[in-house]
Amino acid sequence: MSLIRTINELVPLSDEVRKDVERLKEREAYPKNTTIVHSGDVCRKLYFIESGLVRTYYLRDGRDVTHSFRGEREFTTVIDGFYQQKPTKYFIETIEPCVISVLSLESLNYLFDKHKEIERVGRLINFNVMSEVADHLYSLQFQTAKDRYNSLLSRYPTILKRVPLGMIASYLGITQETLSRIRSPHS
Amino acid sequence: MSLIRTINELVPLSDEVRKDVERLKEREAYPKNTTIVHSGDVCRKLYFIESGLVRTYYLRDGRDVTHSFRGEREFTTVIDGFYQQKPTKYFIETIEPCVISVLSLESLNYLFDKHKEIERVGRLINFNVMSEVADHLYSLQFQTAKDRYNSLLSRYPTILKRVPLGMIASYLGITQETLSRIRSPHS
DNA sequence: AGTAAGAAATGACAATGGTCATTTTTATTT
DNA sequence: AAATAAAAATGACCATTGTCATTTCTTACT
Repeated sequence: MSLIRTINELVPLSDEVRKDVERLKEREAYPKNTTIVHSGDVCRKLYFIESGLVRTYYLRDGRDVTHSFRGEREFTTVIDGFYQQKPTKYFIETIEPCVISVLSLESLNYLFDKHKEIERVGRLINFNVMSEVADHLYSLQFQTAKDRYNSLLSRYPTILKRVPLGMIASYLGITQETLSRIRSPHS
Repeated sequence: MSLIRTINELVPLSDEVRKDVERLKEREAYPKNTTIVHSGDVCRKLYFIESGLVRTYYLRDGRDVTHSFRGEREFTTVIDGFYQQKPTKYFIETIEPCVISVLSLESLNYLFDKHKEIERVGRLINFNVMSEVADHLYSLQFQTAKDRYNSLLSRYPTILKRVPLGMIASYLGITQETLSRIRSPHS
């Protein structure tokens, strides 16, 4: 229901469309620390997180670097290979137990073809994802690590209690030690 | 014609839609080094570059930092305020004389409402922009400056002849001096 | 509650990349 | 073609951040 409700906030849906989405959507549950997409996989699913927290990361010579966090009522998938159906560079893992609604690419394409409203939903979701990524890029290009840390906190106020610092540090583009220093009261 | 042709490659258009787009599109020409969007402006236009080269940048305590380059057959607008119609943080300037096709947000919204095909075009363009930005973010997060430099060159092979190094360096997230050292044969 | 394991903080040192100044190269104008 | 201006390269020095090692703090488990 929450997926429908979220979509409905973007574009009001007729009953017919709503039923079609409901019919095609699947539901998955994962325990904590489960890798749901592996680097090299061709990911065929768009994930909508009903509850829990998920992290996308990249392995750069042995170290993992966080690409993004996604929580309740947010979408996620592999940004570099979902629509094109090519192997991704990223991993996606749960950081907390998750309940996730899933739409396959085939279902999506069917919905896009059939319903103009869903075409619009797709446009708006793509736009929102683009804005997310653009904000992240902006913060990496133009802000200091400390500013980025504060931005992250205001976007996800609970993140400190949910995620170890190292994952946050790599998201910010710094090491855990530097983040630790930024956080310390002496500056 | 080039705008229509580019759109038509994304989604084949009926004559009716084609005429509608043609009717609403405007054409602008700018000389070199013209600022077409200022930071603080509310930008009401989507630009399609027919010929020339354009740069988006951000002023960070007095220094300008390149956010992106866009050339022939590419779209550009302010990524942070076009759809929401809020003041942008960015500047857009021509680096070469440009001929640009323009669609206003009102025209776009009209086209989105009226034609399902254009809704799809919007979805696909948003996706393409998202992919661009995601690639850029990826390169900043996960690649070395040298790798980023090489990626940029393979994407825009002619860029070195068209843009001063300083603008490229800031795009890569380094200073002009460091870029100069990266380029030198000794490493 | 006590212990062990994991996470975070801190210190010392090194390396990378930035800043500023200067020189060399390339492009532009008359 | 010479003169001037702009861009790029180079060198010396410094600051910021990373690395590695160690200590302190927090959390989970029996």
